[in-house]
Amino acid sequence: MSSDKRELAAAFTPSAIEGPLYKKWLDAGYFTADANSSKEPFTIVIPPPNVTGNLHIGHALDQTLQDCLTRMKRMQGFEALWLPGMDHAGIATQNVVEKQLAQKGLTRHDLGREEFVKKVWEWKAESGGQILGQMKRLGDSVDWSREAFTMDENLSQAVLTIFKKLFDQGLIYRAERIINWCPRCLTALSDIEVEHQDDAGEFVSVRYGDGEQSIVVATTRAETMMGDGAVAVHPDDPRYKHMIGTEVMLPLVNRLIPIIADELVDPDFGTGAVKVTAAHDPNDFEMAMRHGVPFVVIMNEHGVMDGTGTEFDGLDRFEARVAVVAKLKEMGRIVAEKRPYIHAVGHCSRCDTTVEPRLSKQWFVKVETLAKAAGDAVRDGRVKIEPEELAPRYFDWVDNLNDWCISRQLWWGHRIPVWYGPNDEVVVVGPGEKAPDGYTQDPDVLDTWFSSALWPFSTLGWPNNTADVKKFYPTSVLVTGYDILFFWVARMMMFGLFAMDGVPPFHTIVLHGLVRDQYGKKMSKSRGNVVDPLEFIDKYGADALRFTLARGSNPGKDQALAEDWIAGSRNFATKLWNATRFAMMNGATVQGPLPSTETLSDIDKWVLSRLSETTSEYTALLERYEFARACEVIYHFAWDDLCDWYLELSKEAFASGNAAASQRVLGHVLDTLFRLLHPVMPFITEELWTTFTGQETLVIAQWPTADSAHINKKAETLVGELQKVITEVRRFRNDQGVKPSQKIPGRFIAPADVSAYASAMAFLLKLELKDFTPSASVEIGAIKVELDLSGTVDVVAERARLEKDLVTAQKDLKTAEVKLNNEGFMAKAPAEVVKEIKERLVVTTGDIERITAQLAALK
RNA sequence: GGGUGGUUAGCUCAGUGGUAGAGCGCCUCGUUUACACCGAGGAUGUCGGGGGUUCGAAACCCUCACCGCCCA
Repeated sequence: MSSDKRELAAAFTPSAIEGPLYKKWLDAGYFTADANSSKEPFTIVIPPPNVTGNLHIGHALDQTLQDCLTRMKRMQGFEALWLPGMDHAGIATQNVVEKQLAQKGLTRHDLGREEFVKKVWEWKAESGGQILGQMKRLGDSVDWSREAFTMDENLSQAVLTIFKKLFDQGLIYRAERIINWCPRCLTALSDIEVEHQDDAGEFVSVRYGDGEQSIVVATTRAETMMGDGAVAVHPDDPRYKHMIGTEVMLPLVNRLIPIIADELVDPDFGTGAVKVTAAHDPNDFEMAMRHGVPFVVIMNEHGVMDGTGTEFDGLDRFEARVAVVAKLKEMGRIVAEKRPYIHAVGHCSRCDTTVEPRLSKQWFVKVETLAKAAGDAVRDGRVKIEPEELAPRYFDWVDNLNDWCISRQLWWGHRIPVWYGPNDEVVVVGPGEKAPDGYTQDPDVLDTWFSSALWPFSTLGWPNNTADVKKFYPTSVLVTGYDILFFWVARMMMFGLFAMDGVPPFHTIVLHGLVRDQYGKKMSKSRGNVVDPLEFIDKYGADALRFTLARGSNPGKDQALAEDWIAGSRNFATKLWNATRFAMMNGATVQGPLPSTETLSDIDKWVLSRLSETTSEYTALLERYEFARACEVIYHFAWDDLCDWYLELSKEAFASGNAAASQRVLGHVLDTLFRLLHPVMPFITEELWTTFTGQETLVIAQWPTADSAHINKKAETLVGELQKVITEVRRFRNDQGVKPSQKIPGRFIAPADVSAYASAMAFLLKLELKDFTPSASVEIGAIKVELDLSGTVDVVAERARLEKDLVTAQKDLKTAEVKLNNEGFMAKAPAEVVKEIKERLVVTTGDIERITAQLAALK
């Protein structure tokens, strides 16, 4: 313990303290969790940013919230582990490296698989993971000793282990299906990697067949008609019933195709007859399976027409559409056209290319039982979703899930551990196993989200039964944006429950919203409204950015962000800095015990009471993940209660040199405030606290608990009175045009408990307490403040003020009277409400009398 | 098409039955022994429209309009 305090610089410069403090924390190892500790664990695994990524404002929000929780729990005495790491981000990363190759005129095929993957690793070592350094700027208290990467050796073992386990239980299978195919990335995509957009297309009605034996089908994809295997109608459609079972001639390729009946056809859509292109549409695929319709492939992997034996071969699918329609028009087969026709079209979430449904042999996870378990864990309360309003969205998804296509035709990722024998034998090779001689491995890799789904335990060392797994699994809280609820959260639930014998990967899922621009618009490069968190950190400090983001984070809700808001948070930091300087100048201290309550002034009692209330309210809000409200509470305590009132009301006492108790109280308040604020604003609180107390660090200091003995409603009421008196007199001075610095004679005619603080009030109000002849007065309820304006009162201003007050009071009186004269109200309203209204009636009646008398006296 | 969230001060948003709030912005005054990144004072709302429930509705119910998101 040291009572020698260092000095605080006159101005707060975030950049001067942040780097050194973070280094100090790392050197001290405060963030390194101990698996052998006897403390109760608190675990968060970071949503791993893409290795290609930079810290964007969404990460800053996500990580601020996680750091808040981690730091609070650490101070509360938990063995806190916040585990950092990165995701290998299959397609995204491969695209980055391919782009670099393209600049040299090369493709990955020029290098070959092995060389290419080596190149990606090199890139990863050089420029991947910039975000890790950026996380340090933000102040993240992550345990760097446990940093993980989804392609790490151990995490890859986890992938092999779970793949084999799923396969052995029949939950992974290979099948030929219609999958989402990106003709640019040349890979399969899962359903959620497809984004639906409303595109302007065309809707054309084409006559198949001739004369009696003809039928008109409506389609948005005329170019695929060469792959048609049938025409389908609804079985009960009277228009077509007679044609079911017959055949029509398919134009362009002159092939006879059957007319089939299927419930899936909506008779009200288009002409009620649809073409069935089994190899190029998922719905058509389903119907084709039911009716034995042949699969006719007419496009290659690039989305180029191929194998139709027509003039259209070699045309891109979109060129082909135009050409086919033109040709049909020429043939007189276009019955109707609608253009533009706005409809939902799938796009690759990575490159925005229009997705092509493609018949292809891929690996799938059979999700039914896994998804059921994932849903049940939330349904039966083992896992909570915060805010719970978002739970239905989760159920909706896990309860209606299609099998998950997990193979990707990429080179960067976990290679599928399946080997094929010479006679198409299939062997899954688990960890430490070897494929038989002569077998070849499947060339594909797994969907990135396959390994991400293992993150909460693969990062802890699973499948080995490590001390970390034992200590830190299941994790406590998962904090992430609602936008990856499906991509990631649901899959971690499925795999976690499966791999960990039914133990879900986390207790609570905390979902936050997206950061938007100051007008609430989505940030995007094309809009040009993207902001860079690092610029803000440079300009305003990490604490200011963090506080702004936390303060804007209402559960599950998006937040708007403007530079002005961050400047406001910086101002708050500066305010704390200056208040601490002031406190130190005036002898605030943490030395010795807090004086007993009886010896304290009402002002001291009041601030301790407010501190106690704030402590419990703030802690409870943070524990409920109500970051915005928590920040609001602490902000107003610090700025309003502490700076605007307590420090001001104490100035006179400090100036008088007789304030030992207040010095200790103020020291306690600051000490507590810094502890409370530390999770949100770690840098400035650390700097202020260590300087002020002379102690080593806040990071592992104890979290404050509210002292209920400090709650003092009497002191709160009294200080409330003082505040009212001060505000009213200030207003009077202002209305009367008295300069703020001008001292005027004044005196308080008030009950003893208020009069006791006459000198404190006089100090603030620039009143001289001396004998004088009053020329004006201000009345606040039963309290009267007499003043000498040494001249005439500005009667016009004063009348205006009083008349305005009178109108307000009369309005309030009327409201109260109406209520009290209402029989229904008197009969049914709760007694306490009636009592309150009655009191209001008395008060407003008194106010009106007082104001009326003052107005009369002004004449 | 099916869900779902929203509509409150100029802007961004809190507020789940008892006299409408915050931050920023705006107006006036101010070099008062922390802070002009500040202080003091002030202005600003038929709480989207309509109907209902209730003694009492921004809040609960119905309905309409508009905006957004998710899924197909």
